[in-house]
Amino acid sequence: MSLKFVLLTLLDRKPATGYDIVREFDDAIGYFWNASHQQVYRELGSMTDSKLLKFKQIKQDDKPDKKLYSLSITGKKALQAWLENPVKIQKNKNLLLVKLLNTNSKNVALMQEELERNISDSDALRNTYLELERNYYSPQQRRTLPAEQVMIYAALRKGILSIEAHLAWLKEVRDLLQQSFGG
Amino acid sequence: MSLKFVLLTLLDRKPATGYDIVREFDDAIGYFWNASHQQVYRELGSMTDSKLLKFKQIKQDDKPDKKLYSLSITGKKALQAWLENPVKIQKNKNLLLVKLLNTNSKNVALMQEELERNISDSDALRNTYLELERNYYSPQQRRTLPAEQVMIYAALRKGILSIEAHLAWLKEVRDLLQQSFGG
DNA sequence: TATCTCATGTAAGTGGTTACATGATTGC
DNA sequence: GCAATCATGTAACCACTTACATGAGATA
Repeated sequence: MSLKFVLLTLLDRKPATGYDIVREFDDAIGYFWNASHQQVYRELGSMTDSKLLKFKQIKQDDKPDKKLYSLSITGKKALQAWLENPVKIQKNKNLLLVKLLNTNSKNVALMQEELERNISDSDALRNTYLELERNYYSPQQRRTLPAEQVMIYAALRKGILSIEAHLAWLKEVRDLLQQSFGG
Repeated sequence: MSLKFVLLTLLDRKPATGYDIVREFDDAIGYFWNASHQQVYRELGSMTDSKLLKFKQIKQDDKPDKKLYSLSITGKKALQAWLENPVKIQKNKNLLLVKLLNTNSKNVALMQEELERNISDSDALRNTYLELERNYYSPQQRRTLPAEQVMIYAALRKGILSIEAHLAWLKEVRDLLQQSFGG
């Protein structure tokens, strides 16, 4: 149900092929949404069946044919209707926390390892995001950012703030473990 | 796949009925996991079929019969094996951001409304969490917290840090909108 | 000769939501 | 009399993942 609106949003901004969209998931917007190519192609198919999308078959000499999708009138209306509806707050399920709930005096070491791994992974991701920000959204670049790009920057900021909060939490948990079970 | 390990974790801590678990999702651990009663009962059934769980049928005079579930030996092994495997970093999909990507000069007002609604909802949730922390995890209470309760507190901290990061982001977005589209 | 990019799909299985369904007891 | 609590489930549908599958051209 959600992917449908993601695709409507992306295709409303710019017509694209399934392949293009998958690539966007892999890089540009991957830090707040992603979907496998299988899911994307299937969804594009079913949205076309239900008249939300149309496509042009484009022949290419050097590369395989492709289908360039865009919104139909029905699709535009569906998107507009969705925009006018409030979104619900989402709960994020946290498997790491489930794992940590199993902590006891016998397996603390295991949990501490897991925590350290998560801390360094998260830190690496944080650095990746911060580098993107430095490279593409310096204060100067931001001043001349076209309006339709602003929310792409907002997406990156969401990634940064989330990962930093996560990292801070991981470190708190490390301290809690230390205090309760010793190190 | 995830719910399975949540149930193993909860039932390893303490045998319970489907009903008990649903109630836990509604209150105690609802800020980091939840599942509908339908899902819980179905999963308990299929985990019993695959020998991860066993149950005792308990007759009650005043109330309906109930099934008290607990881990089988196989279940304990499955949980242990899972604990020894690293968890993957999870991406959180963000529908609000998808919506905001649709911002243009014609619908800024709509988006600003949505943002304000999210800000006040998030702020309310934040206050709920902070009150829980004040009531159940004051510094004194925390000093005498039994080890098996520590991660329950960690769960609450995760809720607090996440909602605060989200709130900070919402306010950043409000400013970005203001700067790019005027208010 | 092997891997990468472009480009599209099917099939099977698992995970999750929404709607429908029952029935006794307790409290207002 | 009505709603809430206790207690369990089925059925249909939608969302998502993993594995399987093809095939041409470009690059190393």
